[in-house]
Amino acid sequence: MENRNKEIANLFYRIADALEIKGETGFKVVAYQKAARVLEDLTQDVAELLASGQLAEVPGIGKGMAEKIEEYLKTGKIKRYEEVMKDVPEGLLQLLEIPGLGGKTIHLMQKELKVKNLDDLKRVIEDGSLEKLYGMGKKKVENIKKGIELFEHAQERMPIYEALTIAEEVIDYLKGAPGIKHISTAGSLRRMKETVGDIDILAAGKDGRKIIEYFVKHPKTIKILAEGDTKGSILLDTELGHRQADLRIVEEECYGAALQYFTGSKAHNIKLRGLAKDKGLKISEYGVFRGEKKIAGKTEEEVYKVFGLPVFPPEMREDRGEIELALEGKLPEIIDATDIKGDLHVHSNWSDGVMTLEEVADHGKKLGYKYIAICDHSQAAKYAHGLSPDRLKEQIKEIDQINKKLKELRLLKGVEVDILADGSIDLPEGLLKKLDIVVASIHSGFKKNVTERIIAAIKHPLVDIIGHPTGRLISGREGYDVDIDKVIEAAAEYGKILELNAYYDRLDLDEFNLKKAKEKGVLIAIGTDTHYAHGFGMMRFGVGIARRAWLTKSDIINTLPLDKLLKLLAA
DNA sequence: GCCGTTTTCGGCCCGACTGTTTTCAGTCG
Repeated sequence: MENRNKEIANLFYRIADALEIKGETGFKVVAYQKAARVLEDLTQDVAELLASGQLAEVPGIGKGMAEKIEEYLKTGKIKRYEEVMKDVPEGLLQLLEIPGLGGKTIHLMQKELKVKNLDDLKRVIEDGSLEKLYGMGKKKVENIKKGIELFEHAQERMPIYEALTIAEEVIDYLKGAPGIKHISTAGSLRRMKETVGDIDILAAGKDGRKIIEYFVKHPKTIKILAEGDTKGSILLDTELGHRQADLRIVEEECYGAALQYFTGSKAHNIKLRGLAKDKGLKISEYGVFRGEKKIAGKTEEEVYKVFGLPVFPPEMREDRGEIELALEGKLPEIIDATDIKGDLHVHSNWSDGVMTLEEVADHGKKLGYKYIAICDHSQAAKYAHGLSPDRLKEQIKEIDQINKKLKELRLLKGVEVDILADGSIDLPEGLLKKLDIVVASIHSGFKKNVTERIIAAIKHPLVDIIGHPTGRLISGREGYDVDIDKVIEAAAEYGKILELNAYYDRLDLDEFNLKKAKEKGVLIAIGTDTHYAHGFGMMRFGVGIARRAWLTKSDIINTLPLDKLLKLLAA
């Protein structure tokens, strides 16, 4: 069984929402939200923490939360939850998602107008009764109407690849703006979350108005949503649909403070502000202040230095213990893109890729790689022109030929072999022995004994790596019916490697499972799984997620030089 | 509800924007 952290986190989020609508003090709401977030981020099972008596030691989980967690694990219910939900109908919780509408107003509507859901809300807008409420007015109602509109047409979060592609194009364009000094992505985009809500860009410059004017004239703009002196917001017509991009302009003197602030995460910033308060300082997007005097703000380095902290990699800024560790001088040095020496999962036109082996090698050379593993599909993957044993033998010969001509780069002889319905491997052992690297993946039977099959593959003496271990697709597929914790344990036991598939829609293992794998001592291979030249660029997303999981160079096998990598794979 | 090398009670991040209750509350990021 998967652990129940997520279920409990969801209940806590709902309690927080319900309390907000009930008009409970904001600090309780925040406490529940924090506890929920902490549970989501936790790599240990709450049940284990409870059993070992360590639950209340988790920051954000106190006596009250620990009791509720225990109650849920024992009875499947939380009394407090049932209690608050009695007063707050399901339909009201949803209203919190409407931008511009908060707990106070919803509470008022419920109390005075018996509003229970979105339909009720629309009704009291239409019949004018909402406008007559104390504290309401024409403009407020108008804003709520706009909010409903936005809510009903809300875009889903976009994949990091899409957001970054658009952001970089916009940034490139903005470099031509008048008087622009610095420019960067911000928000969850800069923190490399696997999906991103908004495209946030921050820039420094003297004349904000002029820069914004230039920004809104971006050739792909189809609608200007806001255009001010310091902030602009446009809707872009991209190949992937209509997407919003926000730009903020600050003075050069506060660029560092603003970048720190707008990069977040919110939780990371709150913790930092707490530190400031302890020191009698104040920190905002304008800088760090002692009384009226600004003592830092030009660079992020300056801002963090005030607190004796290093500039955290954006990927680590999630309040997952990074600030505490850094204060002790124990912040781990996470992997950097420059540590990557090769790509360990690439397809060629021998199966369903489009590149010839020579083309793969050319791209590898351009990227400065020392090796690329050719891992075409095996015969069971009919849809992908999987290789029969004979064709794989031919491919091995050809790779040997090509390698003779290559100097700085080596093509590794590999395969992405199917794990069959009975857990066996789709190619004979004799042939697998001739390969440098064997990746085994599930490509069919997503619901059939997946855990057992993957563990069988892990036990196979010639399998090195399990490819995309959970099978999830960010844009929509749940993934296999797999107990990933058991897979991680088996990988640890048999000394096998798990893949971080860097393709943006997979990012599998995800950051949480990677963290678990690291804790169990499992090594990770990052592969792009690319089928075409452009896909080599996916490596950055793999590295980004690895950084979010705090993986270091020593956790990832494709940071090794060729000889050491081959030695490891042969062992 | 959580938390404590200034507190076991009394705090809990900061600033902008907006609209309305004309001096501040609600919402957001």
